[in-house]
Amino acid sequence: MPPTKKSTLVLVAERAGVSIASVSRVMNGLPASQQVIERVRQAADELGYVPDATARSLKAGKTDQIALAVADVGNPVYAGMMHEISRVVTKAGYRLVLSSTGIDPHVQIDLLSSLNRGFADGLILSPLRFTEELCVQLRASRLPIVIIGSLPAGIELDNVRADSGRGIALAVDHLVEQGRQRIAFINGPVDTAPGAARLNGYLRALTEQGRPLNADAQVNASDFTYRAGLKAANALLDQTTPDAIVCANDLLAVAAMKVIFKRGLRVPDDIAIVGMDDTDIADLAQPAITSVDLRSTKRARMAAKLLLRRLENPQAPVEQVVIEPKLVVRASSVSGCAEAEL
Amino acid sequence: MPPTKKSTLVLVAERAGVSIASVSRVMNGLPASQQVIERVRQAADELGYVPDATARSLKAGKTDQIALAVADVGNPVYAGMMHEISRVVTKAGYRLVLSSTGIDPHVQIDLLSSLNRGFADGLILSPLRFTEELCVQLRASRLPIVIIGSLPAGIELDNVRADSGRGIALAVDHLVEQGRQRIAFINGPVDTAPGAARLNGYLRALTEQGRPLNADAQVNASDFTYRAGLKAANALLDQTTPDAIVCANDLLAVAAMKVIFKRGLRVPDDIAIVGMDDTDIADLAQPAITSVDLRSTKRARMAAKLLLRRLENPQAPVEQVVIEPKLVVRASSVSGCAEAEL
DNA sequence: CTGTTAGCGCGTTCAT
DNA sequence: ATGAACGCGCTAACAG
Repeated sequence: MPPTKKSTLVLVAERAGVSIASVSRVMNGLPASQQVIERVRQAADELGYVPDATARSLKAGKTDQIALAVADVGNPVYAGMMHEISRVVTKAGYRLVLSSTGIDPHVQIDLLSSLNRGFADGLILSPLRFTEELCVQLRASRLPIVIIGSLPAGIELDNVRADSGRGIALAVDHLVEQGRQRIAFINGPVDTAPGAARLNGYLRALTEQGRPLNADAQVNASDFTYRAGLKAANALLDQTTPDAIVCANDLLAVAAMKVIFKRGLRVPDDIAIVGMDDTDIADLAQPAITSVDLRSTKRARMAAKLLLRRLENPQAPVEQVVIEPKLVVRASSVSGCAEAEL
Repeated sequence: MPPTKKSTLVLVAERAGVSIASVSRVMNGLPASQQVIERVRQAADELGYVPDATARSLKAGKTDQIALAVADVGNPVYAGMMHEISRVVTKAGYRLVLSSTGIDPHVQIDLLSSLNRGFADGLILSPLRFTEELCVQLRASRLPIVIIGSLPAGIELDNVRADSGRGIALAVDHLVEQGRQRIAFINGPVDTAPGAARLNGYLRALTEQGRPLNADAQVNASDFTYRAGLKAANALLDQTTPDAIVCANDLLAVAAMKVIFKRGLRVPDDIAIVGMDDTDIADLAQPAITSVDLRSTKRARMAAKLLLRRLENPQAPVEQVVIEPKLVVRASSVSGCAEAEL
């Protein structure tokens, strides 16, 4: 169905009876005589001419594209961050190129060498695992990179992260205040950056509260997903009987709640639940789930702004931002409140 | 932190003591003598050379990028589709460029003219509303476009859509079978393509069942989101007392359920709920929500494949696929089943 | 098998 | 104010 062939600067110039330079000027709003402007505009309209983005990129040395790589587009947290980043960079005149990297670090390494081929002007990356090879590639990149999440020592990149260990502590302290005695923990894979940080936070918080560390009270889901959460929760409840469960994210939390109901137990009466990320899921759930707000949209926005800043000024000093988590209390962790909520 | 400046074919050629053509050939695996291969490889390694994507695109006349435009990245349905499309096109060697267009059709029009500037080789578009101007632009595009969703008459583009009107009918019929008498309907904006189709399906299904059409039993959320759903559900229950509610998507359904609980009513005993899209949300909810599966990932996959097909063969005949919906029954619509589920 | 050359479409000096 | 010519980095066609 293509109405006409693609037209170029040369064709417009011929039709308007001027030089290609004049056409270029008119298209870019540079000074020209009224007469030339009109003839060019008309010729361009008639031919349906639009400047070619690729040629312009080659000339300008920039693509006006920003790459975003996240582990799992299906996770509401990442979806929300993507939305926010898309908003910010679009407003600044950039397009967003998406990579769903999954868990495999090798995909991210490929992405980094692609980036050096210059398909985008910069990258926002949120890696789950840092392999040695990934770190090498990160250091070797010539293009601006902003990391969302913790950064291993020795890597000097702009980055913005939440103190998720502290977030877990907020959850544990809250549950202790609520009089809960046996506070269990459903984590994701512990060999990931967030998994490690959250485990650390759990152990430290329990210790600071003077509580014993019970190995039976901890399980690791194979993944930060709902399905993995169902298995993990079943495993946990098979081996112990907690009166509270802290979960490493909202997906795991809602899975835990589901399993609890299936076993004829009640939330929060028998078991209190706290999730993490404060996504819509936590609010949608019945009862609504108390969750640690890791400020994902704020982190996303700051990451985008950090990248835009460095794009403008590549020499800017490295900036590392830590965002403080905040506990959002809902019915799933407060006895006597669930009914009121209903 | 950039270790060295960016290097080009010329630099590598100088260092290896060969011509740029030879370097190009080696990089592309074309025949060359063993000696040249080695020298080029070494020089390239030492300089950290990687071919420039933009220059290659200009030469090849293609960007290896596919654009995807959806209304709302925050909606789990779209997130899932995005995931699937990303999977398919990545495997075919394309990158995915994301546009979150929101509701405003003008953003999509801008996108189409951008597309004609050639920043991507093709586009997958899922528009909510078709304005006249959008249709004009769609027809005028030189690049392949695949539409997800219904298409207005007179537009000949590859497209794949679900029969959502039929989906609503499945829901209504199911509720009638369950003995429900007053089947209400929470729709999204009725001036959108999906909103119109679903309203149509609701009215027809009720008529075919010989039920009266009651204006009080229908409300339109201002948006297909959870928050809009809360308002709509409250409005509905303020003006009538249904014993079943069909919702235009899962977000609206879970919102309705939340409101029902807040009012001290039970699901499904007092009011049965059916959602649409069969996202994880439906399964996560408590009780789990019966939902019409519109095969979103299948639609996404087919859309991606249609686009890839046309990219390979621009002359291929236009293909329009309609996917049949399927009802997934869960606890929210079957009396006496909710407890069993618990 | 290898080097030279001509564009891909555009922005941008230089002259005029 | 305008036009001619060059180069961004790469690939492909043509010589040799």
